[in-house]
Amino acid sequence: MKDSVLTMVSGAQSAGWTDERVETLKKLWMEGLSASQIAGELGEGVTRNAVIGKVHRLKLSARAKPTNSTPRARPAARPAPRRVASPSAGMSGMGGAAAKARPQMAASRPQSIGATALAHDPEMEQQLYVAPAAAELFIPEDKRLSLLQLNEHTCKWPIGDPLSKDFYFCGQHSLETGPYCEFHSRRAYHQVDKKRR
DNA sequence: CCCTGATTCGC
DNA sequence: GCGAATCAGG
Repeated sequence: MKDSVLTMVSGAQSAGWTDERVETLKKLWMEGLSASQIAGELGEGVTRNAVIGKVHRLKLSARAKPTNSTPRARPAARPAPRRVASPSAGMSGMGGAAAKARPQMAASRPQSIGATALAHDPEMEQQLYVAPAAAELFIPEDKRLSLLQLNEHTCKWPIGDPLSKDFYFCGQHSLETGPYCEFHSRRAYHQVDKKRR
């Protein structure tokens, strides 16, 4: 008799990779779904890291790479990423910053699908999102700021010709994470940086 | 900023 | 074997 009972008890879903899950993983991975998408499909207890890890262990990886392989620049050397150990370490006097809780994904599943748009899932097709075309931001005159009026909390996105007297800055409340307001922050970083060569 | 996969290494 | 943390690229 064999009584090999894995340590998956006590209501602890140790993300046991059952044959079934592995199959699903393989299938979705081969279909071109991203790791995070697969993770979301497998369940909430599965993260994209878990998926990627498993994929590598299974010796999977190359999927839609017929002849062209991306020369993953592998420096071979790693700066040995140390991991935080002492649980009672750190924790200095934090003013009010506090940690940003972001329980986003892993919960439901919708979430805008990233760039990976391959699989011909009928369900996904109807979820295609159409960007809200020209949703420009108009700043009323009384909200516009000159260079000297800027401070740490004003959006520093320039508008107009710097040489013109009509030049002004957005001036809306900027994010803690950057010099721009939410709107312009996305603009600044999300421009046409894709497909650059 | 968002995202992607790749890798390492403590558990 | 597993996956969080981290790295690296887009």
